[in-house]
Amino acid sequence: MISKSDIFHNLHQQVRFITKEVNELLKQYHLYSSQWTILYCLDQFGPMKQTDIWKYLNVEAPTTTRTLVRMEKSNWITRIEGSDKRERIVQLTPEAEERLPFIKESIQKLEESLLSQLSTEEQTEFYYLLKRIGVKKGERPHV
Amino acid sequence: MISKSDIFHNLHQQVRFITKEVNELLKQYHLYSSQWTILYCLDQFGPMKQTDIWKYLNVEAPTTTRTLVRMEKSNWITRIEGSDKRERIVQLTPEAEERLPFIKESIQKLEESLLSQLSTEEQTEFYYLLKRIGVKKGERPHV
DNA sequence: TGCAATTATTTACCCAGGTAAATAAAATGA
DNA sequence: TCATTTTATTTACCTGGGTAAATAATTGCA
Repeated sequence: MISKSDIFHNLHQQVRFITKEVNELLKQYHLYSSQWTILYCLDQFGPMKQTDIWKYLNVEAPTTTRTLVRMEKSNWITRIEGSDKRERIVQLTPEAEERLPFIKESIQKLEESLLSQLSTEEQTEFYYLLKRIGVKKGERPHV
Repeated sequence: MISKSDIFHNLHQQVRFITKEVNELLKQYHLYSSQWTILYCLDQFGPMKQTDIWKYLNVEAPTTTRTLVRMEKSNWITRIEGSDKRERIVQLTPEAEERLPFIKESIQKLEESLLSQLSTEEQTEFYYLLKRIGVKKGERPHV
């Protein structure tokens, strides 16, 4: 019988380990994991309002502000004023667009290697078990 | 078919969600999640060298130093010099010993509630699937 | 119209993870 | 013995998560 503490302990550890691997890989592109998450998001959806980004990623607004400021400094994104002057619209720079395919491929390979010991069925199984953690009876999942 | 990116994205989100819940619970004890992890460790094994702690928890030494300094300030632990004058031995204060059972019970209840949607078998299944992530062929798990 | 409430973003400040480099003590070995 | 290497810890600094409170612009409504 596996103790519940062990499960949470390992969950925490695995996420730290994975983040470390991703950061190691991204080092060659002068990128960090959370910056990559935002690039991926912009690649998928095109230009987005800041609010759309942090709501989609499920993080707080100040966290996103900070990361975006760094990404603007390193020329991954630009932020332009929206018609509503409160909002800022975030978009990829041409340089980012250019580099994105290579980064995407690197990440994809890493993800494949990290999951290589699980079959497709096991990956699906894992995904749904994961999703059910933290969900109370009759409650909608928070993700 | 679940995309691998989705799996990692959700893994990250779930861990953030769980940590948030734990921190929320621990607020009443003026504790934080990583401090609790160390208390739990000391409760299990008794007084430990700092090195033993960070090796066991699989984090870097400076991270542990910082957390221990905070815990010393808030009177959860003391650090005494070992016979080897380089090392510091960490132990619970009497106050910590006193409060520990109540905190343990609170955490246990939270963990039960977080896992309430999974049967014991599913928890075991989840644990072993989790463990196999990041393990390359013929390699020993890193946790 | 004009004031109050809401919304988007930012600022300031926590905790928690990481790396690189500095110290200080102990162990090693020529 | 004593210089070198190793080990334990710390310091300084980075990213990335959080909260609370401050701005600034927009919306709503009497």
